Parts: sequence; C-alpha cells; structure tokens
Amino acid sequence: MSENQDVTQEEGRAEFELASQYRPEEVEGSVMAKWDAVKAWHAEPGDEGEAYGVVIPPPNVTAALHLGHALNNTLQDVLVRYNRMMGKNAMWMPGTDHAGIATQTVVEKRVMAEEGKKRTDFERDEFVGKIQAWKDEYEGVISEQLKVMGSSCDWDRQRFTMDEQCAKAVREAFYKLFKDDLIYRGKRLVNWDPATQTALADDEVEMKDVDGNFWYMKYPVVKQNESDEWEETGEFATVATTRPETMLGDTAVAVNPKDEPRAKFIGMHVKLPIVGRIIPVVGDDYVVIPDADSDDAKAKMASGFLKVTPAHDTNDWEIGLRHELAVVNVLGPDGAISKDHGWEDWDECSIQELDPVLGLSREEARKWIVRWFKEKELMEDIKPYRHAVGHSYRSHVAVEPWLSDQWYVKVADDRLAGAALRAMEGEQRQELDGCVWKSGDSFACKDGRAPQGDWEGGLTFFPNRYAKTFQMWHENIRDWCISRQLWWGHRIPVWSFKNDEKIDSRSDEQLKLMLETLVGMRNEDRIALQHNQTEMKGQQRQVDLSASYICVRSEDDEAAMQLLEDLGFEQDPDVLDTWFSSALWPMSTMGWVNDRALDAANEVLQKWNPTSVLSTAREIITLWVSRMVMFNVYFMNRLPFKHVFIHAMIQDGHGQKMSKSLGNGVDPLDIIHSHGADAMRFTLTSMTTQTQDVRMPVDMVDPHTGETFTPKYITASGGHKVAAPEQEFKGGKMISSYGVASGVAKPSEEAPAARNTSEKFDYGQRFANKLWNAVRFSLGNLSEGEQVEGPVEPMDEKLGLADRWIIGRLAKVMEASSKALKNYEFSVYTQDLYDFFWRDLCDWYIEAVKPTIKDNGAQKQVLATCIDVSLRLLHPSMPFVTEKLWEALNVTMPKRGIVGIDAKGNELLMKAAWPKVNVLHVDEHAGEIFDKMQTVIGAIREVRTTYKVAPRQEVEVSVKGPKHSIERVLVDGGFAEALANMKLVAFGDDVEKPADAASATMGEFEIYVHGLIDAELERERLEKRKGDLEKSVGALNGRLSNSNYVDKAPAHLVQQTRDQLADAEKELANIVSQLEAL
RNA sequence: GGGCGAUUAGCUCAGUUGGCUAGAGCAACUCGUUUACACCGAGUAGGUCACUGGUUCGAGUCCAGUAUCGCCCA
Repeated sequence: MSENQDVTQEEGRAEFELASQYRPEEVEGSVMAKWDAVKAWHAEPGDEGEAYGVVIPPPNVTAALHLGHALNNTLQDVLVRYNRMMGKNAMWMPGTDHAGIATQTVVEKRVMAEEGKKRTDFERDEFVGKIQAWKDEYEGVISEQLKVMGSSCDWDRQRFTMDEQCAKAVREAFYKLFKDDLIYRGKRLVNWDPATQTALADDEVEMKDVDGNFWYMKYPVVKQNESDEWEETGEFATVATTRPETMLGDTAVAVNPKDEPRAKFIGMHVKLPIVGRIIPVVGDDYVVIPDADSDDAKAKMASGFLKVTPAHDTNDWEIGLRHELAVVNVLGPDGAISKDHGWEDWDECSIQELDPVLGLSREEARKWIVRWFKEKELMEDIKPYRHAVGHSYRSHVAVEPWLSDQWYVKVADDRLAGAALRAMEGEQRQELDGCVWKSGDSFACKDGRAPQGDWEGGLTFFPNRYAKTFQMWHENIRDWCISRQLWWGHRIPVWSFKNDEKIDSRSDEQLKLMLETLVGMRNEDRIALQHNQTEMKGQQRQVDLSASYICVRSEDDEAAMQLLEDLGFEQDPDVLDTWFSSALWPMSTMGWVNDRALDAANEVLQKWNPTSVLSTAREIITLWVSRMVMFNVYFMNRLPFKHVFIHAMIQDGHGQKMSKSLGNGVDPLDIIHSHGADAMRFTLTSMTTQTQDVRMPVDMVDPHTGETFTPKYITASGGHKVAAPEQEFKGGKMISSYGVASGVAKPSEEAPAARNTSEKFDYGQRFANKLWNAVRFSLGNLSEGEQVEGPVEPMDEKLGLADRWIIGRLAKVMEASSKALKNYEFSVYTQDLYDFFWRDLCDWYIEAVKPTIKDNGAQKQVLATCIDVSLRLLHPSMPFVTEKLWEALNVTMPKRGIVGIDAKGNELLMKAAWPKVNVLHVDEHAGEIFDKMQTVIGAIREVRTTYKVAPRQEVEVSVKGPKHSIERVLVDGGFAEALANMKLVAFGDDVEKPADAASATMGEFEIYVHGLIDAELERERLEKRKGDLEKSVGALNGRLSNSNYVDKAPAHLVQQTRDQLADAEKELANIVSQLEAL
C-alpha cells in the first residue's frame, strides 16, 4: 500500500490517512485505473444528455507530443470534463494523422542512417511497411502521453487517418468531388521541392529572408533584315533579376507601357544570350517602373525590363497567359538544368553553347551563367538584395516554381469557399473592401438564393478576432493542389491510359464489349470520367481513352479496376495531400462513408456531428479549419463544429515557437515527472489568456543528482537558440533533449538523456499540494465530534459570520468559474478558483472555524460542502488529485450539502454533477461584516509586524467606536481574537487610547494595540499614514471641486467619492490629534 | 506589401462596456517551525502602464501617429 493512503477501520468508520505532501506519482496510476475499469470516458449515442462532441486535432505520428500539444489537449479535456459533469453526453474522439511528407521524410532519414539505403532502393510496398512500423510505434507513444496526462478521450473509438474506415471516407469524398467537377487535373506551376521531389501546397512553403543579388543582364535588341535574318541593332534591354539561371527559359521581356523612356521597345525583339532564342518585348502593367528615389526597394532596384519566364515564376506565368507566350521548362524534378521536361524549342537553340550548362544544379547553373555574362561583358551591374524566398517546410531547401500536372480541388468554387463564408456567424463576418459577401443577418449567396441549411451562420470563433483570418483566407483562396509525389498516404483513385499495346491487342469486338461494360459501370455510379481538354487530339479509336481520367468509386470494386488494367490504364502513383484526409476528420472518424450514411442511421455521426468545439492553434485556421468546414458542409450539409477556439502558442525561454522540427519541444512526460500531471494541467490552463502567447523558460534536470539547472545554449544552424547537445553539471555529463531530437548526440550510460523541467509549473504543484493538505486537514476535523447529516440550511442558527460569508463566496465562485468556462476564459477559471480556495477558504475560513468546528455539526456541513464543490469545480483541470480526494471525502462524510446548492453525487468525481446554485439564501450583510473584520485584523497584524511582536505573543487590544458594531465585527464570530492573536480587553465609544498603545483607524473604528511604547516608531508610522491621507484628500477634493465631474459623472460615483473623502478626512483628523498627543 | 497581436513591478502575466489610490504568481526583504501544508504562514518594498499627440469631468483602457517585438498571409 502506498504511503499516500491508508484506510483504517476504527470503530466501524473508514478513515483516510493522507501523506503530508501530495505525491502525484503515487496517485495518478490508481486513479487512472479506476476510470479505465468502468470506461468512464466512453460514451454511446444512446446515453442520456445533449450531445457534446470534440474531435482531437490528430497529432502527426512523426514524433512524440510536446508542451504545445499538452496545452491544446489539456484545454480540450477541461471542456470535455466540464460538459460531462454538466450532464451532457460528452464524447472526445482520439486519433492520429499519418502526416504524409513529414513521416516519410523521418523514416527515410532513419533508414539512411541505419541501413545506408535510399527509399528508391526498396519496393513501394516494402518501404510503406517500414513507415507503417514507425507509425505503430509513435501512435503508441502519443496515446500513452495523452493517457498519462489524464485525457478523457473515448479510447474505444481511437482512429487513424489511414485506417480502413477513414480510407473509405477519403475514397468516397474524392469520388464525389471528382464527379462534381470539383477535382481536376491541371498543368500549373506548383511549389516543387527538389529535395523530396514532390509538389507542396502553398501553406507548406515557408518564406525566409535570404541575402541575394539583383543581376543586371543585357539582352541585345534585334531586328529582322531584308533576308529575314535577325540582326543586332546595337541597343540592349537590361533585365534585372534575382534568378539569372532561369533566363534559359525566358520567352519574353516585358516593359510597363507607362514607362516613357522604354515603352518604345514594345513590339520589338531581343535575342536571348546563350540560348539564341528570339523573344518579343511585350507591354505589361505588372512591370515596376524604375525610380531611384522611391522608398520601395523594388522600384529602386528595377531596370524597367523584366525577363519573363512563365515556366519558372508564378508572376511570369500570369504574364505568359496574358500575352500567350511560349512556356519553356528548363529544369528537371531534381532542380538541375534539363532539356527533357518541356524544353520545346530545344532543337532550335544554340545547342553547343548550352552544352556545358546541361545537368548543372540550380546553384551551379547560376554561377556558370553569371560568369558567362561577365565574360561577354553583358553583365551591366550586380547589386546586393535581401528578399523572401519560399522554402520547403519539410526539407528546408528553396522551393522551385515548376510546371507539372497535378490534381487540384476547385476550392475557390462557390460550393466550397462560398459555403465556408456563409457558414460564418453573421456578427463575425465583416464587409471588407472588395468583398462580394454580404455581412450582418442576411446570408444571401452571390445569386441571392435562400440559405441552404441551418449551418449557415452557425460557426463562431473564440476569440472572435480570428474570424477575420478565416474570412480573408476564403476571399482570396486559390485552388488547392492535392497530389503529392510520395508513397505514404492515400493513393489517388484515378486511372489514366498508359499502354497502347494492351488496347491494340484487342479485337474491335472485345473492345466494344469492354467499353460497353465501362459505360455500364458509369451508369451504375461505380466510376466517373473526366476528359483532359488540353490533350484532346482527336484520337483514332472510338473513345478518347488516352485523354480520359477515370475514378473508381470503391476500393473493393475489383471488376472495375481489373477492366481498366485490361484496357491499358494505370492508377496514378501519387498520393493525396495529408490535409485531404484531415479535412474529413469530423466525419470519417464517426463513420461517414457516403451520402447514405445519415439515412442509414449512423448514430454516432447523427449524434456528434457537428461537434461542439474545435480547439486548435492559429496557423491551423487556414490549413485545416477551412477545409473541414468546406468538406463537412459539402458532403453532409452540416458544420463540422459550432465553435472554434484558438489557443496561444507556447514559446521557449528565448521567445521561439516550441516545435518538433526545431527540437526545442519539451515532453509533457518530463513535466509530469517533475511536477505531476495535475500541476502541469492547472498551470497550462492558467496560462491560457485571450491574447498572449506564453513564454516558458526551460531548465534541465541532472539525471545523476536529480538537481535542476539552467543548461548551456548554442545557436543552431537555423539561427535559433537551443540547449547544447552535450551538457555538464557538477562533473556529470548528459545529453539534452535537443541533442536527442536532432540526432547530434546519442545518450549513453555515462551521459544519459536529461529530462527538462520548468519552474513555471511550481504554481500548479503548490496549488495541488495546498488542495491536498487543506482537504486532509478538513477531513481530520470532520470525522471528530458532533455530527449532523446534510444538507443544512444556510441560515441555520448554528452557522455564524464566517459560515455565512463563505457560503456567499462559494456561490460567487461557482457562478464565475462556470461562466468563464462557457466563454473559453481558461485563465479566469483557474484564477477564480485559486483565489477562492487558497485565499478565502484556507487563509480565512478554515482559520476562522478552527476553534469551533469540532463541536458544530452544521459548520462541518459547510466546510464539507466547500470542499465538495471545490473538488468538482477543479476537477476538469486537476482530475487526478481531485478524484483521489473525492474518494476520501465520500468515506469521511458521505451525507453532506447546503440547501440551495444542487450537486448530484457519484462514486466517481469524473461522473459527478457540476454544482449549481439553486435558490440559495446568501447573507449579504454577513459578507460586509466579514470584509470589515478582515480589514481590522489586517491592521492589527500590520501593527504587530511593525513593532516586531513575536507571532506567539498575544497582545491586548481595545477598540473605540460604536459598541454594537464592534461586537458584530470582532466578537460575534468568536474567531477574530485568534486570527490576530490578540485579546480584546475593551471596546465602545468611551474607550481612551492608552499611553503605551499603537493605533490604527479603520472607518468608524479606532484600534489600540497595547503595550507598544516606542514613541519614535509610532510617530514614524503616523507621519507616513498622514502623508498618504493628505495626498488622497487632495486628489478627492480636486475631483469634487471640478464642477464638470460633479455634473457629468454618474451620481453613485460622485457619492462614492464624497464618502471616501469623508472617511479620509476623519482618519486624517484622528492621526493629527494622535501625533499631537505623542 | 497586407492582416492580427504584444509592449503594465526584477521575471511571467491579469486588468471585461473609460471611474484605478493599477493587481496576481515567482524572485527580493523582515519575522515565524503554535500538530493541514516550509510545495507553508504573517508582513514589507517594488510601476511616468513603450513613446507623442488627441477625445473626455476622468484614459492602462477609446482615437491618430511613432518605435520595438512576435505570428499569419502574399
């Protein structure tokens, strides 16, 4: 049996003996076992109560969770537990995300490190198996982390974005979008990552400032002579560029038509150096007119001539479209110069000149071309220039705009982006410049039609400013590239024609039959077909098979897939962007497989979609929130969630975002190890304010001594500060978590991995301990002496001043903390409870009742109820310690309560009811008297400290003032004397100040603390107080003598000021007379 | 370049529709080990609320501008 708990039988009564300190490691395991034994976290659709659903933002299986995840999941658990106690049918769906590119990259790295092999050294299936093994490992690690944190997820429902059920949903969703022409094949510039050789979505590209140059390269102007040959005129168009190597793909030079000195070149031609291509000079507004005096760096650097490379620059692509320019792609998928990926006019170029540059990497090609221009004296100038360059968020290499065929979702369509905007709550939607959507209560679509479902206007953001981010994203949204050239993910279910031989080997009869079957399948809605318009070249055979894309609806439709194979079709090798499956998460996890899912009475989906709230971080609004809204609305005509709560970001001690890739993340298990799960959760909850990100200085725990110290930092290659991989403390060596995460250092027996910690969590640890001890003490007192069974009346005659006061405070904190949670004000929730429990209950109430509680059964009920309600209110954020103490409370005082406070019990606190104030009689007057008493006690304590009276020494006190009033404040409660360790020897109007007394004035009371004869000290105190009062009187007088204030300010404020002035003046007079007497 | 946010005590942060003589936790200082808790108790000290203007009887709070920092989007 643990030290924390001993159950002893004494005269038939069970009693708990609790350790004098809260030791979480001895409690958390057994509490968790209790929940698990009855699956307290499990919910069924048929259970009682209104639905409350939350889906976890599925963590990537790339690595373990850090404190950022701990924060988000703590907040979700707080909400789920609160709502469960509120009597709702609460279900929190757990799961993980396959994170395509991230996971594949991690495994590629590991395989390279351990086996020295590349991905392409394996068969696709074989390598996917390796990733699968990694996923299994980390899915386990992550689930364990969540469980240890106390997350009350419905563990029977755990899902994975690539499991069978989710895969079915992905397939169906793709099919429907494909069939509805919301998915298309497009030849476009994509963000190409040459390192991982895959396309990236816009949001997977990170902008980084890079030191570069502007190169000024001279292109000779040419003219056709009489024999149609191009001759140089002697003039030059000097283009300015940051990417000289792309000049090989230039197909025009552009000039702004408003640029007077250069507009005359429009319509002329230049000969592209090296390449020999003759390209036109076109006029386009996009070109920046040079202006040496401009504040705009671009205008300052511009030459007026813009080289146009449609295949390698997104802006140039647009210019190309406007002027119908040729598109010449000069780069291969590895980012090296290549003639094999769309260099259409290769045969017409100066092949010999170009020979040396072929095959060079982007970087080498740049050097080579710059050198070439210099040698030929065509490099007019080079100026340094710092600019933003897109980098792959995964491989960190510069992203290449690259022309390729990819699959896109037409998210800009009104059915998707338009719907997302109409989903927004009316008040949160703003009429922005150029916006086509109406604000306010009217949810009219562009075409003025009526709302399509009750989802319109139902999506609300907390804090509400994030609605703007959501709105602006959809108003400027661009089509979403969803194909990824990866192996890990949902394979795109589209087949295209690849093999002529197969079709040629068929007789016309056979072919006719096969095509008829195909048409039949289409009519049965088993396959859908799209034609690639751009490649329609009037094929000979009956149908344009070679220009067709065919999507097979079900992965179980072997017949369809076989038929396509037989016809020479092959499945697209690419996989879907991870966010495609994540976008379906609130549906797929609940069993959505197709349109009929709802009719077929899928109870889970019916019950919990829409979910109640999605809790996530800022940057996820565009990546994920948007897509879930679009998909859920499109497929189910419902919102995925009604509320979106955006939480703060956790930064390390240097103000850097905590992230897996930086390696500065802290494992929540480390914090649980040093402080306990409840301490971590309570602290994280308390840090969640509405505006601020949280800065968290991180320390290290020496594995040899167990001591905490501040590690040494280094600056990593990315420029961020991290703990040095190898650390030393008092002669012992260890490896930092950065060292482990980055793979720079490996832990060994001599130098083990060191855990992290942060003193930030002392806050929660102290509070958990306080809670533990206050309850421990209370239980000890409750079980002795007079017993009364609850509930008791709040106005019971056996209840005194302190009891009536604390009941009022209790009612207040119940209301305040509930309201805070309802509004997602997490820090307010913890702050209110902290103050109530520590300051009101422990510092005052428990101290006040110590002398009387043993013989007052009614008072025991008040204390027990305070404890009861506190445990309930704190449970969502500190589930372990409260559950443990709840068990003890149930044993010690099973029948408890105050009439007017409703709180249904349960053996498990997790399943007990959230307490509610019914019609509680609160004695407001008692509250006022108690407040006064606190002030008087404070004054006496201050005097004691000033005169250095030993705490143990009792002092004699007399008070001058209305006898009746003093009686109520200092005598009736029966505890004031104890709280100040004093003896009240005399009170009333006729009390005289003893010569040896120090004094203090509190409202109508003058308090004399006897036996303190230090005239000098007393004079000092009085002078100081006099000074304060004079200042105060001056300020108040000033305010009141301002006629504007008296006339315009609210009457009650003016009255308040007058009262304050009267009090201050009275006390001042008192002080002055005392000073005179000295 | 556009958007959002921050700047309050040595540190980390609160401060709800303007009423503030600006709060909390930690750290500091003084005293204390009276059987709930030293992960404690009693008390003290510490702030030109980034800066400059404006609105108002009254501005930490509202408005405009400046500076610095962070994040998102291009």
